[in-house]
Amino acid sequence: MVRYNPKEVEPKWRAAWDAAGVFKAEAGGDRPKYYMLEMFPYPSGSLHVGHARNYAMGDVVARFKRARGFNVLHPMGWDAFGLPAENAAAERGVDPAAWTWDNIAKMRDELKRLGLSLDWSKELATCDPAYYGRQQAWFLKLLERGLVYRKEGLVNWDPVDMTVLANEQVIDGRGWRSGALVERRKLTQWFLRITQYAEALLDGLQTLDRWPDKVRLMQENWIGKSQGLKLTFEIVGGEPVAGLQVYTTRPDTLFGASFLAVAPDHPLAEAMAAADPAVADFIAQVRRGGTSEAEIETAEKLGWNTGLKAYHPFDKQRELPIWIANFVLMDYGVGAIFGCPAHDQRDLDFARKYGLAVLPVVLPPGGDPALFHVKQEAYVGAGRIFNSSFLDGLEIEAAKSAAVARAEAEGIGQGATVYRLRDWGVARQRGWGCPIPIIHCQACGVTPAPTEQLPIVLPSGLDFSKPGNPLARHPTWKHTTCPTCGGPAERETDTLDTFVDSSWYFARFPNPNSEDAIDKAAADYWLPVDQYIGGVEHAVLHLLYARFVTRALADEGMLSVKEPFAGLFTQGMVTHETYRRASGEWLEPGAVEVRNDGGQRHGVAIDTGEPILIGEAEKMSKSKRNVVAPADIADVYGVDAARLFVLSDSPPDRDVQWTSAGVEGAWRLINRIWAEFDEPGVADGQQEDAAATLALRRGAHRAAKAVTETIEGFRFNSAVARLYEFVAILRTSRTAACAPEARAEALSILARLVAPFAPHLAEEGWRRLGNGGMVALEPWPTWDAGLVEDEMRVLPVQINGKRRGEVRAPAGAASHDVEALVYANEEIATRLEGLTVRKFIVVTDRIVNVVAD
RNA sequence: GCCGCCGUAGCUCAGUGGUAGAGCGCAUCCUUGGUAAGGCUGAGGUCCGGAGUUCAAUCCUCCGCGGCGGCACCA
Repeated sequence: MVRYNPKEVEPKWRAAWDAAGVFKAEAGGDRPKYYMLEMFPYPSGSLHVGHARNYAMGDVVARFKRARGFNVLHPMGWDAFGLPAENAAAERGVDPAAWTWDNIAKMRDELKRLGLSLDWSKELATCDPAYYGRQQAWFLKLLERGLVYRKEGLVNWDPVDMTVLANEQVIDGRGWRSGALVERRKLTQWFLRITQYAEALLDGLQTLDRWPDKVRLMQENWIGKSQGLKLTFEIVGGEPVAGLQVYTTRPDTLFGASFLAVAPDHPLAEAMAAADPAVADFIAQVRRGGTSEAEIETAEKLGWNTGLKAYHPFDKQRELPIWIANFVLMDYGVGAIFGCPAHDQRDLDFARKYGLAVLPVVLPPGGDPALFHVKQEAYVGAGRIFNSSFLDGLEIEAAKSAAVARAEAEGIGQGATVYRLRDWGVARQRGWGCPIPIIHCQACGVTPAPTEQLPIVLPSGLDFSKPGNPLARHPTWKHTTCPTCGGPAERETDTLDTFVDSSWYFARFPNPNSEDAIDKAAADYWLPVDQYIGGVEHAVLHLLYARFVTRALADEGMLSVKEPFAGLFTQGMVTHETYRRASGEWLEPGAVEVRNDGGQRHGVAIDTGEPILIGEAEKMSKSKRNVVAPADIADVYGVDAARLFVLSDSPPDRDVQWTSAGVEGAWRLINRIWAEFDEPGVADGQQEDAAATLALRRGAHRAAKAVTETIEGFRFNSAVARLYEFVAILRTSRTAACAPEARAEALSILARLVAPFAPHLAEEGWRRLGNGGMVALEPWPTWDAGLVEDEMRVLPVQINGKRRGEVRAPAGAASHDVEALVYANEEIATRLEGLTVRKFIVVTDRIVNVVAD
């Protein structure tokens, strides 16, 4: 008996894989390609078991596919720009580049320790000028094509940090870092014209049949396509403009209109504000309103009656007042609406507040036109149009078409498709990001940086100690000459959103050293990514941006695929209990001893012995100190145990709760597996037992089939459960007199089935069995269908739906044969005495039900 | 408010239109030369509640209850 010692075994095999270059990917050859990718990490400097779970899943698939004969690309890189480095710089005065590269080195070591089958020769980091310089190159190409533009828009501005914040960085109306009240400020910003691809991105979802429905649905909702009518209302008196255009998805309710409303930042509102301080005050008041979701939700409807009126387009006798309203959004549709209070809740709330008319025009089925009134709830259901001139009597859909057709015929409007999706604001006032390759010249204006100047590299020695953009206040960096006129000019000091960095890295991986941003030949071979794995938190932003950039680059001729990720899997989080002292101080798991007294768990602080409150399992976070690092586990049990556990306890798309007991369970499994490899012998001096041999072979072949199918179905937890069963069978077989060949065959299958999950253990076991080479290079086991299927079946027998016994029947036995067996069964026959059999149901190979009374 | 997911043993969670499961925990016993342990055996369930479909429902359908997540004034 040799004890399994992961501390020696694991490093040894990692070195062996490395030396043999087992995981190095080369484009080409006869094997089909398989591109396995996990979302690359931010190099925070420390790996936690959540990372380990993500990468372990990808590694199972990568190793499995390799064994199944695929040419596998499985690369790793670093999403290395972003705020944490700036925070470190601000707090500790370190250089963000040095800090980041140092973290990368640490995390690379930790990742390598997980025994992942990665091709490290493909490594890249987004903060490397070799990477972001190429990003600048394609950014300029998109600029030429009109996909990049500048526009003035309202943004979330943090007055303390002096930067633009993304919506998700605004919490309860305050900057997430500074805590300052966020202002809505007008700024000129860089945008990527993702809306040009709205339809393509929506259509493309149809082709992504290996994506979770949930993610496709979220993207569909995010793109938010709607069909409607853009319609121009003629303004009474023709001042200050002749007409006002609105957008509606309910042209059928036009005759129910009782007012028009424009957004506070609509040009009409702004024009009036310029002329009237009271209007300006109103707009300022509305803008001050909070930006948090809760505030928006509860915000009261506010309006300003401009005094202007417009003619109803289909009834010139009617004049509708024009309001400025806080609930109308400038960046959706055309920033102006008509209000139909009877059939829209927002319009109704507004109308009730300001005493505007409520005119019902949709009659619910069975409703009486004379009696139907709308009170506090708008009617948005189906029905027939009434009170509506030429639309009367039509169903809603027919009325929409009729109204659009009439508006088009009269030349006052046209059918329109509108998307909720907004263009992507990509400029950030940050110093640790990809510089936007633009030069501002007093004389020539906004000029692209010449390609030969790329990469435009970040300077060293930036000052992060003060809020605001360190690039903008760097003494020399921004000063340059205009490429057009040669005069003095300034570089753009905004940097790109880090989502830009991560929107094309998968296309760079096939050849990360290419002179071009993308090595077309290599990308054409490897793309699309066959299986992408990452957190569901990226369901919309990252995945939508990546899809957009892929299409934009494809239209540029740089790529051939339209969709970057053919298969997507979103994995759940790893959670952990939280521990805190009575004082409220959080404690890390290592500082607490959890005791178990008669099933009652309670925690004790190791340092003081005081009782500790055990809290619910939550997402691992630094603030609650419930983070577990794979390194801690590796020191005690080895990384294979950690890998097995994070894969075993819960389906991959669900959260898994990390517990020390669970890891110990995985560690025991490892030892049980090792015990099988270590004692392959058969009980001596016994006669070979044919039945036991068959049972062992069946178990092995069934395990091979089941593990294969569960990996393919992304049910890694079930796959591990099948390994548990298989090991139990092997254990039984040790004391039975199985044929030595059967035992050897079973152990060979075991090593190969274990390899994707616990690769180090599998290699050591493979060697212990007397094999040469590496299990990482072995083909996946196959199985004999004849051994997987049992020729005899146990059929439960029910009487009136309750299980009353069972019979053994040959597989596929016919109904009448089974019936005979059932009546021949003494126990069942007794129960049927005195009953009249009404029905006899046989489900072949599954069950029998006798209906009797 | 809209959309989605979840509810099964003490805990964490699998699973299936047809015999209710695993790990951990708990109990009993064995081993003490696999010992920073190992093994045998066992107890433990209203499969959230109600109705429906079915020969048969934990599973399918509908209505509730509870928890979680996403979106949210998108005209």
